[in-house]
Amino acid sequence: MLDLKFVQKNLGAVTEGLKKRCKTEPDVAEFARLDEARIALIREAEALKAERNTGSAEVAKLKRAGQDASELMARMSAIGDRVKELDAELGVIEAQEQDWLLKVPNIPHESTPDGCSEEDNPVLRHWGTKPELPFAPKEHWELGQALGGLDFERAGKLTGSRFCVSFGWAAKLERALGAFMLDCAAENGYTEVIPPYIVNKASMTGTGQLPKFAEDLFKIEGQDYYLIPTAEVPVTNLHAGEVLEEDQLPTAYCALTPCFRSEAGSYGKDTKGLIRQHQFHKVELVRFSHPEKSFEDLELLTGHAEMVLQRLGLHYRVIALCGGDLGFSSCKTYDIEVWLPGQDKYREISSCSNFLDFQARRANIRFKAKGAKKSEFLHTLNGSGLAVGRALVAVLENGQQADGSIVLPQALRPYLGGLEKIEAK
RNA sequence: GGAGAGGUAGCGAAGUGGCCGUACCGCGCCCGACUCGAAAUCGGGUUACGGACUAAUAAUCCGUACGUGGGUUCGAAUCCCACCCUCUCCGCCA
Repeated sequence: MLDLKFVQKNLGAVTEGLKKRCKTEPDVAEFARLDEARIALIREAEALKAERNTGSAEVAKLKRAGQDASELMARMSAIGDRVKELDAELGVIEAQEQDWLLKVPNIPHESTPDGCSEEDNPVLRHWGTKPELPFAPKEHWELGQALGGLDFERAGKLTGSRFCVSFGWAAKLERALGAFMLDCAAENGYTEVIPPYIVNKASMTGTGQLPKFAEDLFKIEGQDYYLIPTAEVPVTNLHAGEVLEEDQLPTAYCALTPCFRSEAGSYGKDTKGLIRQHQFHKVELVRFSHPEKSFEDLELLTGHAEMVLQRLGLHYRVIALCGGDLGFSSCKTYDIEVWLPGQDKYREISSCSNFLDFQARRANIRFKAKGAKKSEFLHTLNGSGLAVGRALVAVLENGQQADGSIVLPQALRPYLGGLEKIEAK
């Protein structure tokens, strides 16, 4: 959420800044109208409340002195009625203004490139080289099904489309990937947490999924509970409403959780395989940073995500998201895309973002600088480190051999009892 | 699910219609005194948000907040209603 005071004083700059997103711009005139109305109501109501407070004190005095206060009480009662009306009006206006603020995205950072679609995302760097396979590479679902590890049909029977059952080596490989990624994160100073996979509306609002993107979430029927679409939600909200000490920054957490996404609006996209599922595992890295250090921290965080792919020996590239492709809460995002020979494409496997104080303001996460009188909002960042399901896809497609077997990355073998290769039985 | 107890400042905890959010008391923290320095001791200070006035996120004045949301009242931490959370016991359960 943008700072109300900032929006108040910089309507033009807000409009200008949001143009970079190439989306419908928010109606700042509407905001100005609501804000003026709100302040006018506050002034009127507060003047009356002050009058009522002194009047009520007067009543107490009169009563103690044994004098009649009925006339004053009647007058105060009338003021009370008017205050009630004004407060009700104020409540409506405030809710509208709050709703306006909650639905306006973060302003892209100046270093976020211009552009309106993913075509415009500049490639910043590559790591490794595309593997040259001396045969026609297969897609991961062919490999996975042929080796008896991935079963999409049975998942369809159990639940529906966009789910998968992993058997044997596939289940083990997924577990190995998760454990490996958590160990990498620990090495980089992240504290591992296991948060709830179900959160309430306040948490979803804190990180920005609500109120605008309810249709992307699975909601528990009849309750104020939602399945998390990413560990970002529970982990960022760990410190909601708290004031951290300056020397606690940066605080860094990692979490391996299932993620649940309705994928509304992506009909027909990636309908086969593990790329786009309603449920998948992901290791998420979350950082609570000092405002002066958050851009530095974004580079650090992105490096931590890259390290995982480097150790797995998987070729990837890093791109910067342009304004039009940027997520709602982010001001700057790097995507890491891993090379998939079967698909003959780079596919997103991590997304690393700096949210500045956008989430911190929503979730009320602050820190107090040494010697400072007031606390201030800190900056939150997060990035996948990495998406486990997609990493499994990458391991399969990059490790495939002409005979359909899969050679495993060295780094993963200790997690699989030394196993070097997945072969058909 | 049933019964009971409780939610007040960073922590513990008092207050049960106006003198209590200008919140008893204790701890912690900050400043000062004492000391070569420290501990102990003594003195002072220490909630947040909003409005007005401002160059000011300074001072001052005003308003709001005692789990959350309503209600009663001239006036609510205090009385009433609903909900949430924590703890204890019972039931059920991995």
